Amino acid sequence: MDEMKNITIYDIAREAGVSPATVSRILTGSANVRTEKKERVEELIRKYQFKPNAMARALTDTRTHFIGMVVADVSNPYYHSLFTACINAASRLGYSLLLFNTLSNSRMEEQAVTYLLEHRVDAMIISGGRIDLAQQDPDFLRLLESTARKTPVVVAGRSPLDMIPGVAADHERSMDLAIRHLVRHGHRKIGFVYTGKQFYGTREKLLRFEADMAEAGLEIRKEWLIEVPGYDMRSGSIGADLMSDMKELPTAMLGINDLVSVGFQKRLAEHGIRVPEDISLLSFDDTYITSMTTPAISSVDYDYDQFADTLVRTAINLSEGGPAVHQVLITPHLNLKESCRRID
Amino acid sequence: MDEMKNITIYDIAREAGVSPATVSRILTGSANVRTEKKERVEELIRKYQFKPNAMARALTDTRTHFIGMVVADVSNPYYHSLFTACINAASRLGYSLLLFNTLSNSRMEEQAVTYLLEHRVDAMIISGGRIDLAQQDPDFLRLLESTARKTPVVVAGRSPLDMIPGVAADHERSMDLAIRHLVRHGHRKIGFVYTGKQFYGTREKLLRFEADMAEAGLEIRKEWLIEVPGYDMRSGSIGADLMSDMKELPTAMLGINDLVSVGFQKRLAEHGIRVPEDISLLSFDDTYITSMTTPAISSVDYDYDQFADTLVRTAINLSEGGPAVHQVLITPHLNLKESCRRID
DNA sequence: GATACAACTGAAACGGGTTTCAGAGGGTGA
DNA sequence: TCACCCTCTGAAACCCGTTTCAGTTGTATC
Repeated sequence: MDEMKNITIYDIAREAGVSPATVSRILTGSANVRTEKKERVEELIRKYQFKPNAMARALTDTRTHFIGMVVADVSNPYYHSLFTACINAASRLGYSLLLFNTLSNSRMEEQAVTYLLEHRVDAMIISGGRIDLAQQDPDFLRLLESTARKTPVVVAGRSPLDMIPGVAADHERSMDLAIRHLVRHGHRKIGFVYTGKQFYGTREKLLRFEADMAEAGLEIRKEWLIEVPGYDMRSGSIGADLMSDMKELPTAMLGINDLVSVGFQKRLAEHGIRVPEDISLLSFDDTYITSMTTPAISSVDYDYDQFADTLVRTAINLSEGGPAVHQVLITPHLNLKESCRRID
Repeated sequence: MDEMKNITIYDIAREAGVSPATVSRILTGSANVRTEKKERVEELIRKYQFKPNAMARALTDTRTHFIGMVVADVSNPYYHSLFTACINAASRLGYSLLLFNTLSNSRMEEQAVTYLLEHRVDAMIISGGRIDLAQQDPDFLRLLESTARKTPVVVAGRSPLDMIPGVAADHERSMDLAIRHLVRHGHRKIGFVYTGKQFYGTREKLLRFEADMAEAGLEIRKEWLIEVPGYDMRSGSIGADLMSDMKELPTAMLGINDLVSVGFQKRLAEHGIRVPEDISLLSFDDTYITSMTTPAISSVDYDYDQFADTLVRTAINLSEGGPAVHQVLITPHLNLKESCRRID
């Protein structure tokens, strides 16, 4: 079907009666070429729809203009929002993203990193999976460290190593925003559905939750601190089931992330508990799914475009030998929708 | 920070006292090498964590093991489900996906295709954007045709050209499933929120809707055929607003896709129209967002894993010179949830 | 010990670009 | 007219692997 072999600058050069070097100069614009020859060559390029082989280019350039991205779960709305924004940011800057899905599996994490190193990506962005663990896995640290020695690595999250920059959501300010909002709107009975403390983000939010509650002079009711197994909708349902048995409900609940909050709210409805009439709900991450529910869920937002832009720029800077900032925090904003109400 | 230059097979060869060819043979396993030398080389590979340069490899291999994918909108749940499944399918088969987001912009479509050709992807998958138009844009056809002459192209959707295979959802059977289900459950007053007929999928569904309704002996009420501007949630809201003014409601509505259905249902609720008590709702595409609403929306599902697998396999087959199937249709399934009820 | 093979191995070419280096041609000022 | 400089240009080297081709070495057979 397509048996014609790929044409090369040599073919163009021969037909135009110039040297391959001249064709290359025209392609890259790296030096002046007499207009007459230039036009002859450009004509041929158009005629054959010649496209220079990017692999061959990458061989000499030392830059591939690839950025690798390793993500725990591409189908999760949080990562989806993040890498979607990264694709756009990279594309604006003339880079393309090589995306890997590890499903939080260590073997796949290693495979992805190996693949990216082999492809000489200019830098890589790693998010989720073992990065998020509060207790760092030494094997993983070794992998990160040896990778970073070859290729710049940026972590989307808290960086576990001095040599690696991290760009993370500011969990503490997020919690401050959430609690302050609820307190200002009259809430004094506040609960929290969260996942296991093995996750760094959860641990940080939980500690701050306790601090903020204390500062506001509010009591924390053990019963309203609900630990669920994961970051998914099902975990939210589990939380709601526990809640339905309680004698007294809090007036407001926090959900550790949007998927949990959505599952939580949906199951609450099935138990006849209405949001926000019976209970206000405030979530974290503000992915697009929060505007799909009824009521839409108020959530703490991280401005994914800015988040991604910071990630990608940090990665590119580093790959150009620029200075490394150790940890950047993304400022959160409260995106109020319909799931919180004022208590009188 | 990382000033050590990349090591190559030449470095390894020198230190091991063998030729680069031998190192290459060990790397690829393409020929036997005396055990003693092999061990010496492998030891050095481990010591330096040597990773062969994939770009250099691709230069001789003629295969890059890249598949390009051009998508209209990566943040849309439909494309998200599709390319997520493609990433996984490609990864299982030893390929990686180069993903491009065109935002349905023709210039970006062309840029993406150019980029992919330059990178000598083994094949590319194109979905959304101008592909979906019923009235094909001749410029786009030319682009497709000249691309396909160089690199195998598979269309996720209806193929507009004989030379290009397409893998598409079977819109007609989807509509059959939907109508049959509603009719069996006693519905006789059925409406449809859909987007402009310039889109192929919409046109196909609409024609089949009319045929199916006629076959079931049901009358189509003009008022209940609601044309909205796009495939997004806002369009769904617009549809619901129109509906709220009607004297008589249908007992069931179809939504052209999940985003429209979600927006539709959400706004209906704001108008005090309940799903499924007042009106049943059935959607198309069955992306994950349909299980996030209350009630969860029943939707016609395309089994994205199978869809993606077919796409990726077709692409790879083609790139290996395999035979081309012109058009494959993906069989739909009805995924019943909570948004439809029986009418007595 | 000679012969026939099989198993290994290295030199060199190749893939498709970019870049360096040196030379050629043209223009300028003295 | 000569010296000098600037602009173009091609040959060749390079990037880093793979593959072909032509040995070389080792082993089994007679």
